[in-house]
Amino acid sequence: MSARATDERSGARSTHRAVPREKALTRQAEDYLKVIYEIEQGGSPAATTDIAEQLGIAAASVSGMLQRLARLGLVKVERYRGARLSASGRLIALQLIRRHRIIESFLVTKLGYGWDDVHEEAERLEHAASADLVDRMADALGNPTADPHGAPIPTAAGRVDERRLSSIADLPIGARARVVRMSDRDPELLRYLKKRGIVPGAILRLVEREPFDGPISLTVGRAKQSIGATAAAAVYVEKLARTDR
Amino acid sequence: MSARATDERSGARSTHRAVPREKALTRQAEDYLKVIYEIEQGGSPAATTDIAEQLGIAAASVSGMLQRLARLGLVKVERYRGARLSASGRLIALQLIRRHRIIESFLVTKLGYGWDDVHEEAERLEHAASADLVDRMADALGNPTADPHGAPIPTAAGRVDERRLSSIADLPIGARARVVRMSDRDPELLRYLKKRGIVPGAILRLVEREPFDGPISLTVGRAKQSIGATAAAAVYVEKLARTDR
DNA sequence: GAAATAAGTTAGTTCGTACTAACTTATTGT
DNA sequence: ACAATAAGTTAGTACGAACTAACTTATTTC
Repeated sequence: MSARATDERSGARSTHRAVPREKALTRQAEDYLKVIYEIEQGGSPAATTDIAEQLGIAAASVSGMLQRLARLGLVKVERYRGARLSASGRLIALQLIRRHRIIESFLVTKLGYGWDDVHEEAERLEHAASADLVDRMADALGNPTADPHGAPIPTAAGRVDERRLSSIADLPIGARARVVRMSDRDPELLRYLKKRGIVPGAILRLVEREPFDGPISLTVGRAKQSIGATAAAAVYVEKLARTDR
Repeated sequence: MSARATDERSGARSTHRAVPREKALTRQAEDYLKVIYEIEQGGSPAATTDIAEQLGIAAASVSGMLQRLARLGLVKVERYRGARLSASGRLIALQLIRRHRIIESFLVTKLGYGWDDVHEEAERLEHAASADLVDRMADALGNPTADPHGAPIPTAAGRVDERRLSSIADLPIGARARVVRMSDRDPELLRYLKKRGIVPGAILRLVEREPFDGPISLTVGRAKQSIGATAAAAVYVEKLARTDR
């Protein structure tokens, strides 16, 4: 394959590297692995269309890339049936997620970024930051176990809490719950929720739910709120017994 | 051109951006601009071979890319005669250099990186960091005007001290000089020089120079040193009058 | 000033990553 | 059970960015 030039993190032009590293992936390939991981967390293999939608590209492009990733041993593809990560693909995905979440934490804690506004920046930096840098950031933060949105940070070895949480949308009426984490995707939505007191750690009770994805009423502290189904689906909670704290 | 996928910093998949930004360049294109800028600092247009050598690629590849950059209005190419940056190309190059130097400073000051070991990391991050992030880093550092190697940091608007410095290699015998900056390229070389007390701010006197690129003898403080021509060429100094401090 | 050498360019190829259009396989609703 | 629809794949194309080989233009040297 020789030293052709799409190798990014390997630093082809920087001098004196004894060990050549095991061939860096492109940014795109990394992104595929990450979204496949995320989709797989839902329980089933990642469908072509779902991957395409997450990445904002055409389904046909995904078919092509999946073959390449399969050739590299990073995913297993069953034709017409979706992809799942191999062990090595999974490790890479988790390392990326680790990077992403540590970078987000660092930006918020050390550089004054808003909680709701770091996703995009981290999305780019995660592909450029070395493992060493990420470890240093983690150290500077005291090795946190969750990012500012409450998402767990995988270890360098790829261990992570994969417990499935239910979202507000799934909560039965009357239930009390603690907000554990929320999706970091949409800054607008995060700002909206924050303004309503819905942040990791908040305790809320579900009061009522209108049918047909209608508004959901809940109390946060002693304030009453009513939010839409889409917003509710982005908030993950842990159910509390009536007696809890 | 539609939303094809080589746009990096524009964040095609992240939502809610009102102003679409003026079309991000690829990493490679940015690197070309930076290298051209650096070569041009030597006084003449950047020759194809020089660019190729700096980037570690074949000269033929450079010919191709120069045409693309010319088409984008970032360089002016005279056939068989080299390239120079246009005003807009220059601005981009300077913004990259600004990023690079601020990132290096940040890594050293805030994350405990060695002075001699940040180049490679910065080289990758400079393409991923947003202007906002870089400004925040600069603020956190108190808006420094030089990076850890003594290189001046351009302003966001692209102003920078372009004064040409002489290197130790050009110094006349007997001259006293203060080290202003040194090339950040080679960590090994930097470590070597640091161990000998040759760092930005150090005062030295040139004692003797052997011909044919032979060793150069100098005093640093009261220690005597003898270094090779290559090492000497990486150290830039400011001549001092005998009376200066 | 012509021959030798160095520098630069063009042509043709490859690979990654996207695209659209056309086709095939699965799933679903009656 | 089978037609309609949805999901997925292949084929063909484009572009960026690299490569080698062959050729052209500049520069140097005798």
